[in-house]
Amino acid sequence: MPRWVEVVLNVPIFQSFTYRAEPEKPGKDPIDGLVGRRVEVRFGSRTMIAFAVGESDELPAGFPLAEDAIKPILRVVDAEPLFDEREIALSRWIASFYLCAPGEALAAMLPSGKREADGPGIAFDDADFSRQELELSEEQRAAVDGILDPAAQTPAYLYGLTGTGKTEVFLRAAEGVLARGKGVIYLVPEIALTHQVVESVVARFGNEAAVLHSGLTGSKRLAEWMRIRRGEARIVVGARSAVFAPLPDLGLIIIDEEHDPSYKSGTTPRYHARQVAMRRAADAHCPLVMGSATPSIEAWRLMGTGELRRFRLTSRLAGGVPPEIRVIRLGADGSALSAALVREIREAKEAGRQSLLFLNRRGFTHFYRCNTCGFELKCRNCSVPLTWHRAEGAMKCHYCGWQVEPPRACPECGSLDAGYAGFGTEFIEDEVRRTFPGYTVARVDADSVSAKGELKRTLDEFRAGKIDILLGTQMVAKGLNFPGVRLVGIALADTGLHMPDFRASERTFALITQVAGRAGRFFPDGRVLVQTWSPENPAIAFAAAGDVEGFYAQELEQRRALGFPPFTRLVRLVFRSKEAAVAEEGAAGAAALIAPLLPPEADILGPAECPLALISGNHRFHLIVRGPAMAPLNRAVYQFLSQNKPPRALYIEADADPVSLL
DNA sequence: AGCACGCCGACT
DNA sequence: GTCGGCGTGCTC
Repeated sequence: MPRWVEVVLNVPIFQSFTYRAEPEKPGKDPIDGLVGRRVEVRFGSRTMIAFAVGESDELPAGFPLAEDAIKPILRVVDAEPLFDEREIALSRWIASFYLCAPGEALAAMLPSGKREADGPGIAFDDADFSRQELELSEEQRAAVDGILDPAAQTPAYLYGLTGTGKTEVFLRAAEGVLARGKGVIYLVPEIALTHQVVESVVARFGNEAAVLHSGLTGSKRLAEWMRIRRGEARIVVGARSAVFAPLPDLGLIIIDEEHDPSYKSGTTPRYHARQVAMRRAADAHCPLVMGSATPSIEAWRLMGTGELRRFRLTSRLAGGVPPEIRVIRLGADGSALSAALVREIREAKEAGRQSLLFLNRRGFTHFYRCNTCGFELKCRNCSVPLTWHRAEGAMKCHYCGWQVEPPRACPECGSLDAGYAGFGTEFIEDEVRRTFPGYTVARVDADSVSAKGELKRTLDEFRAGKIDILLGTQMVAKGLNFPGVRLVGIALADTGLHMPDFRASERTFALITQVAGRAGRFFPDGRVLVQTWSPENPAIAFAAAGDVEGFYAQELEQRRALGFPPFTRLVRLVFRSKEAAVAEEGAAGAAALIAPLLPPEADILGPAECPLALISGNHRFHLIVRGPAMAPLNRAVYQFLSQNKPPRALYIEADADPVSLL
């Protein structure tokens, strides 16, 4: 009698498939115990690796195929299972919550799968970072006890500015859990800061620690995975996907820098590590602790309602006070450097110290604009503003790479008062060099990161004091521990504010607060200077005043008024097509089909053109499905997605709890 | 997602 | 005449 094996594949098909497990040798029993292992199968016209998720002697009632139409398993790939039943159940939950196919969810849990696009990694060595076990403060001790409190029903949140000792609390809690023989997952954001924490964990726990790098090769990662699975490594440090680490007896999950957007996956399945962590912790009945100086607004709200237990850390261990943040209103003269900033950089240099200047993200900053009629030069394929790239002498699209020479005069009104306005890394670099002849100036951003050795050399030189002014994007912000720095400047705090994204304010506030907090930690006499066109903007004003609670109070009020998270949950559906009408009609049709599946409290925003209405020649429209609770929303959308195949030439992408609405 | 099958334009 | 464009339909 054959044995039927239920299998899922890493393809966007919302169903499983059934294969035949034949005996290894004729006459012997069919292979058993395949669940959780990978198998090779013939799927359509190609040979693929699939995940076995179930097996039985009987086909399910109503199975659509005759037995002899069922193809055989060609080969069993793994000697032992990669997943247990609990992990397979987690993958099913991810598929239903994040609206993807079951095989896509399972593939995302396995580190050897196609690796996710990673930001540039920077290795910050960290001479100043303490590896000693420190005496805990009263607050820290209370936090450790609270995190591990066996009676607690809800996750803990460690809220405190940089330098108040969160890492030590996390490590102590981890020690407690390891001592009881259980395992720990320690999540860190994708970049920079990772290094410090990784080093302290490895220093403290040695062989018991496993690090899930983005740099590891597929087979190396799989080897680490099996080491964790066998219980040889009981504390796992890593970015987002480490939340799936297969610890046999999970005792604690730690999420450092909880607010960091890199915890949300940008590719299918678009899971949020925080959400998955909450699910795993609840399944395993184990504690979960998150921490940040600038909690996500979702987390802040849950602390308010008591669904997260807040532990505050207030005393700065290294002494010192948070630095004063000076806000400078940029004038209309178009200069990127205010007089105040120039003065501060001079004074730092005269005191034998260094300056660090931040530019926010690339793009949206140095675009082509006509100062007479307001015309903006945008990509002909994508609707994003083109970005000035000095190296190529061209205006370039950040999405599709299309480029064009900047017109001398405004193409719209002919005015000569037009050109790349705003400022980006290269523009600032020019102005800084002109303003400070004789100073050593270096730049670190995504463009210069391609040469990894050069990046490390630049940072080493900066640390050694050989560079007076370092220009960088926020990827340097987290490793902000250069001893010689006195001035930290944010060149243009508004950059992110005018993006069509309801989280823009929250992000800007977090950036300024994080930069200032770190500056204060490492340089007690440091200066923080924020340049902006709109100092009265709440995100900037509250950050400058150091008024964290004030900011959250007003931001929550905004969100409540607009019906946005955390007061509602969202599912975003993006419809893309070469034809704008196909995308728009697809969205409208979907809205009509989804609406009746929703409870009365829920609604659908749109169809509307996405803020990035055109990407690589595809027109994009979206729907925002909104309601007070997530379950009815993704149930309705899942039903829609699995029962309606999109018409030809139309592609649909779903995103539950979207972090960006561009 | 792939990949094959299928039905219409410009090439040796 | 056929090589090949990518629309559409299926995968146990």
